[in-house]
Amino acid sequence: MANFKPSVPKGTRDFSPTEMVKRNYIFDTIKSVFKKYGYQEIQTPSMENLDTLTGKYGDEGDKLIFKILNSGEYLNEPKKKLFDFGAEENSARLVSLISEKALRYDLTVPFARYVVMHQNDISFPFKRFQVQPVWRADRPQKGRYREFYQCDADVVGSESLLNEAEFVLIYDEALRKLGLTNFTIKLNNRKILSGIAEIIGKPELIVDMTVAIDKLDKIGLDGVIKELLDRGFNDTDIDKLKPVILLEGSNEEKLRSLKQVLASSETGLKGIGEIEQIFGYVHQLSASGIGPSALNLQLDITLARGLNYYTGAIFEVKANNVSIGSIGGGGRYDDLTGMFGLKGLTGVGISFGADRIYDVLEELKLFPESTEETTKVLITNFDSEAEKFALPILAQLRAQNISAELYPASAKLKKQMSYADGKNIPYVILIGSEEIQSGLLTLKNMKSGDQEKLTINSIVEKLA
RNA sequence: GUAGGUAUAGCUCAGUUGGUUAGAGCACUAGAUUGUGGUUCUAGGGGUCGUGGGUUCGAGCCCCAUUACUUACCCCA
Repeated sequence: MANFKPSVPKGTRDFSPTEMVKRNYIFDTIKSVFKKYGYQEIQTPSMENLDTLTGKYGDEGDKLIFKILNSGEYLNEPKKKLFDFGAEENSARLVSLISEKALRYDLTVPFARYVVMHQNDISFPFKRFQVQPVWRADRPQKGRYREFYQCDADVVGSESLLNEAEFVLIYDEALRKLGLTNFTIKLNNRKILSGIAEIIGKPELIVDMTVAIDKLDKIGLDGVIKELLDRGFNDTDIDKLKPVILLEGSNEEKLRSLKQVLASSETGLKGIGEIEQIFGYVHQLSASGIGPSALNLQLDITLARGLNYYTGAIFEVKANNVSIGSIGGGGRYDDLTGMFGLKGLTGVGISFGADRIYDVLEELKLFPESTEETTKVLITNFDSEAEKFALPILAQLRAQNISAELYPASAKLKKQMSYADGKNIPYVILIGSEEIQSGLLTLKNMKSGDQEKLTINSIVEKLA
């Protein structure tokens, strides 16, 4: 055991006090905006039944679900017989025998499960937010963790595109409150993507099409074309796709040319109509003075996102000039609860990736300095007599809601001062025999170094 | 799953063509300072050089294997 080196599983982190202050600043900011728009908080368990999660995220996603091993002895009779299967059977069969629970992979699917279970207690439309960790058995890399926090807001039971528009404003407001200004909110619509696949005559390849064109800014046009060819498109298809992929200009210009391209696709036109309506709402909400004057909202036809349950609007937020992936995403899903037996309920939601936002704010040095949350005053401890004298003072300070602590041992003063300094405590009260006699305590301002002799009451007054 | 990189003190990292006793900064402890932190100076503790093999008179350094971490791809927040 001597050489045992403690560590945490890869992709997970400890959060120390200074980090927690910053993290809570992010969580609190986002939560306050959610509340302002009428969302109420819920929490769901860290683990879900495995079959609640499987099949919701596609084949790739299913592989990334952390499974929890069942308790108990598998190899006792009669269970042992269940394991008597040949090598030709895959490990999926084994998983079903030894695992029936898993850590949540995102907050949307557990929310859908929640809505179905509590449908009789919920009045629709139901607007909820949720800030909790999720887990993915991914290979960690920069900006990618195996345990990370999502901050989700979703509405179920409302078809109105006002919700979509408000999400744009929520993104904008929350990120600006956090000091971030250089970001882009990208908007697309699954119906437009379907329309494009329809026009080409290969609606069945929509997923392949979206996966390929989603990579435009990463691998460039040539890369996308190569990937499209690999995925079953031919040169004629690509000639039709090219002008759509390379669409440029303002949002209005893009919409105008898309309308022409998609003129014969009912679905596609519907998607365009939805985008226009969202833009209209956003415009009205912003123009009335409560919104930001310049929203970084951009129609991006290449935006696809992997989750296959989206049916309408698709969101993604990117921080510019930072080498970190998207810091948020979301969209409209018409039938998520259908998988749990509740049909015809539509939902739309967004998510903030808190850990990535943290990395972005850190990289751009956007954390405010004054986010310290520490003890306000430390009382030094000379000896048992001084300690006795200090205890009621300590109580009095705390009664006034001043966070205070007494050094718990009569250590050297130097040590006690270093402690206060290391913990960034702004004030120190020194109590020695002189102070006990006179009743005037020495209050030291650690920043300026100034000291003054004050009564207990005036100290309390000064620090309150 | 695929491809790179890294592994030396608690932390961040030096370490020359392979050569005697393993280096720095930070942090920690003590002293300079018997009632005063940050800056400074001095001293001290702290190492099986990831692990296992190999080459060599000699390996922190070269070779092979292995494990962990990390970056990129796939995918994603």
